[in-house]
Amino acid sequence: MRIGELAKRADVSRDTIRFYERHGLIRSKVDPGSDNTYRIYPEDAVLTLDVIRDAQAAGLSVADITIFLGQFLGQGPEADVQAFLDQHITQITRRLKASKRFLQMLKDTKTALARAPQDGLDEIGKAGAGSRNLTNLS
Amino acid sequence: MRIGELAKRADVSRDTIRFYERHGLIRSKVDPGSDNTYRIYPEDAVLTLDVIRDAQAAGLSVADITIFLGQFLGQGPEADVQAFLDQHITQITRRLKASKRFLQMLKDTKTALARAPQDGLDEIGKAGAGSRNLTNLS
DNA sequence: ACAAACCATGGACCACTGTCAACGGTTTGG
DNA sequence: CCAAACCGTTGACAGTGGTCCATGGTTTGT
Repeated sequence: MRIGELAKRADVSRDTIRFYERHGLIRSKVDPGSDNTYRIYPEDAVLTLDVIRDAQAAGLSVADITIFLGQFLGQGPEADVQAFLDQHITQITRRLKASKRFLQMLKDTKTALARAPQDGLDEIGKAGAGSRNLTNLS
Repeated sequence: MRIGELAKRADVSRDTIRFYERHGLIRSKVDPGSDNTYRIYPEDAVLTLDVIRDAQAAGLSVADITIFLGQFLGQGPEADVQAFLDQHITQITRRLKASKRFLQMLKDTKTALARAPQDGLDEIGKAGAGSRNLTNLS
C-alpha cells in the first residue's frame, strides 16, 4: 500500500511514517511495476505501527524500538538480545508500577472530591481519611 | 532544606529542581533567618518530586503536572477538576493497557528465545506456537 | 483534459525536558 | 583563614519526536 493509506489505517501522519522510516522502524520498497518514486509499504506495517505505539507508551525511545525491531529483521549484533529484553522488561515493569501508583492517586483524589464537592479543595485532605491523594502534600 | 539536600534526597539534579520550580511544580522560600539568596524547600518537596516522577512515568507532561499540583494549592480555575481527573484517568488507563501489551510481547519474545537459543532469530517465529512475539511481523 | 488529490525530498522549524557553563556570592570544615 | 563545597542567575546548548513548507512530479475522478 502507499503511504497515504498506511497513514489512514494506522492513524498516524505521513510525516511520522517518513520520520520512522528514516530511523529504521519501517521499511518500504519502490513499486516494481511503476516508474514513479512512490514507496510501497507492506500490509503488516499497520501492525508494526501499532507495536511502535505500544512501545512508546511503555516508554521506549525511537532508538530503542529501532534496535528492537532491527534485531528481528536480521540487523544488529544479535548477541545481547537477552540482555536487551531483560533490561527493558524490568524497566517497563518499574514504569508500570509508577503509573499505577499515580493512577490510583488520581482515582483517590476523584473519590475524595466526589465526597465533598462543595468544599474548597484544601478541605479535601481531611475528608480523605487515609486515602493517599494529592492534598496530603504541603 | 536547601536545594543540594533536596536533590540528594529526591535523587534529581539541582538543575532539574530549578527547572521544575520555574515551571511551578515546586515552591521554595527565602530563608527568613539569613540574608543570603539561598532558597529553602519544604520537607515534603521530596514527596512532591516522587509524585512528579510517577506522573511522568504515567505520561503526564510538566505542564499537566503543573496544572494538577496547582489546583491543589489554590491555583487555577478550580472548575474542571473533575474533567481534568477523568481525562487523565482514562488516558493513563489506555497507556497502561498499551504498556502491558508491549511488556507481554517482550516476555513472549524472551520465552521464545529461551526455547530455541541456538537458532537464528528468524527461526523463532515458528517456535512461538501462537505466542505473539515480534517475529510475527514481516 | 484538467483539477484535485496524492507522492518524494530537503530542510527549516517547533515544543518539551532537561543539562551545562560562567560568573559571583556564601557557608563550612579543618 | 582559606579552600572546598555550596548557592543563585542567566543564557546557551542538546536530544527527542515529530511537524510544516516549498518544490516538483504522479495519479485519479469526472
